Amino acid sequence: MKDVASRAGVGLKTVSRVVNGEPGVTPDTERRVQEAIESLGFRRNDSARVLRKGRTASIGLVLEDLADPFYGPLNRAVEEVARAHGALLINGSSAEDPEREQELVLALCARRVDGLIVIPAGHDHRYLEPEIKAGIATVFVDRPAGQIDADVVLSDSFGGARKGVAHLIAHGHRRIGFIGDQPRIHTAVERVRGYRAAMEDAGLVVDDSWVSLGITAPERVRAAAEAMLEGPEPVTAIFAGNNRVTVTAVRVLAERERPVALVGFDDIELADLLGITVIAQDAATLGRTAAERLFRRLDGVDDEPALVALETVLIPRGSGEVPPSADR
Amino acid sequence: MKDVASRAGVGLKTVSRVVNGEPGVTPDTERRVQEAIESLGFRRNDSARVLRKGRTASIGLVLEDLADPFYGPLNRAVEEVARAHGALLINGSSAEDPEREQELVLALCARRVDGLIVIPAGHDHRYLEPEIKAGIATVFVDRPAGQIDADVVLSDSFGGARKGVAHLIAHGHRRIGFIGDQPRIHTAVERVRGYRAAMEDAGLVVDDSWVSLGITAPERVRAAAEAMLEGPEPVTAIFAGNNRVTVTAVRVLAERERPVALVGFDDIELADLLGITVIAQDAATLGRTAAERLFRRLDGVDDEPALVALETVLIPRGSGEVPPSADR
DNA sequence: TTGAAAGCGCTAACAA
DNA sequence: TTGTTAGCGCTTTCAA
Repeated sequence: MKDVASRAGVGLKTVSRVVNGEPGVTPDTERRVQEAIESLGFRRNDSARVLRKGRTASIGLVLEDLADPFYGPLNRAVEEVARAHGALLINGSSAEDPEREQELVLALCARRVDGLIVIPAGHDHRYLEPEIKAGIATVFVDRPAGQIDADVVLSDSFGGARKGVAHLIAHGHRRIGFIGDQPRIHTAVERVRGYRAAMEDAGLVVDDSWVSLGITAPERVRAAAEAMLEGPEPVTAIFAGNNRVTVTAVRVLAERERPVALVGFDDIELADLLGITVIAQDAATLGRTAAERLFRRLDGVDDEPALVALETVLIPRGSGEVPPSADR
Repeated sequence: MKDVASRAGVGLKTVSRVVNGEPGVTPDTERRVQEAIESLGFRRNDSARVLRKGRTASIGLVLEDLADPFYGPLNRAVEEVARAHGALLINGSSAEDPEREQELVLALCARRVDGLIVIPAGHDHRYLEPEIKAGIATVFVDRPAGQIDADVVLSDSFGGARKGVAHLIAHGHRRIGFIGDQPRIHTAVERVRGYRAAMEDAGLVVDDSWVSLGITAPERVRAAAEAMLEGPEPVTAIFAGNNRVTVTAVRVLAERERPVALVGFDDIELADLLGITVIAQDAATLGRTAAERLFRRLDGVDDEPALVALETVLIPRGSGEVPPSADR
């Protein structure tokens, strides 16, 4: 910028004005500056600008796994809102590891992102308190924050699961299995809770062998599904706790002769063709809502942190409407 | 940092040393500084650090659409490599718009990212020349750079499509349709080329009505598919140019009585259950390779820009092995 | 081992 | 309309 100034024979501030489109520069001077900029190939260094202005015009998004198709639309929605506010998006995966989450979040704070959207892996976010106090707006998505008071945007997992299981019950099922994610994950717990509530609503007693929580790796889910489909009292329907589980469950059920009903949490691409009944949550709206909340805070709105729970939708496509198999 | 220094009763530089784990500080002094850091809740401001050091420890990734499941694994792979090198990832979607691509890329350059990975939307990247000269390493992925000499990592679209179409021909098809993305997209062109090559290899003449290029919105793809399935000489097989096309093609074919063979470029989740034969490219390897190349350059390796083309794999699952329907 | 001073590239505040 | 000066928070250089 200094070079541009001397080349154009003007002061530093004049160049700054031109670069930032500020008023108070004669067209003639502006032209000279522009020429100098062109010929020197000058581009403003935003790092310096950031240092001076205090705002980085960037926000951080920490999610579980950038490769998980569920988070794609969420990610994109956040990006669009950020873009509309002139901000860039820095993002990373926690890989469901609380330590990695914290490491990433603190790295983003050190970069002085203006705001943070976090899909929490851990349950204790007190480490964020000083950062929030220092002005980094933070919104949690998909799962609540741990031990701190902050904005949260999520889907109604409890209600969704309850609705899905009730649907299976309405179609005659009495022995229904639940396969979900690890119990340290909030949504997993909420969904089992919804499952149990629906069973209880119908006066059904849940057998422990019908419930399986754990990592969503295909092998684990497969083993869990097969276990509850064997034995003297096999389940006639399965409720899959998330998209990863559903995918594997569909594979397992496809190999079997006896028809087993299935309802999955989260919609999946091509689920319509496979006739998979799902409880769909709107990941894009989740992301958009969170990002909008974040920018509202950045614009100075300072109301109490709130929890927003979005409704889920039951989409019947066949697999959830299969009656209990007669044999056995 | 200044505050920490005065609180600990030491000089600025000593604090800097402690924060960065540099040697030359007595354990006692270090402890005092640490205490001051704790009690003040100090966190280094990386913006200032960046300004001074010249490196931002961040790279930019510009892709087409963060929500497209094809790019998820690519994105994640790039992130992992970046993480291994201590860098953060800033990313954004070009939405297949060359202007938006440029805007985004230049914004990233203004932030002085150390390097850039770009899935190009446009065909002219000369605007990047000054940036590259200024030291921002750049690698293009999935499609080649336009008008400039740069590293490129992509899949062998031509070979993949040729292989897929040859597979259909080997199963007896003679009238094969091709539905692909817009002709301004490099991979789309390469894949038609592969299609034509395979047809020519087999001595088959392509009817113009069998080839359809355009946006991959479901309505457009549906119309194209239906058009080539009607008429006096309908196709007996379709080669789908990418994952978006495949998804819609599968839906269209599912509604029809007459069996039509299908091979799609790109693998899709659940394609195995639907029995969709695909030409799979490895998006994660694409991303990893590109990122590794990028960091190699950042480490000072300065060999000639090269083009890396990864092989694709044909995965037969049924839809591509359907013989031509006898009727008509 | 420690620290003072200079400066990274920019913008805010104030002068001219 | 234009320019000068100070300083954002850190690291580098060099001296103590």
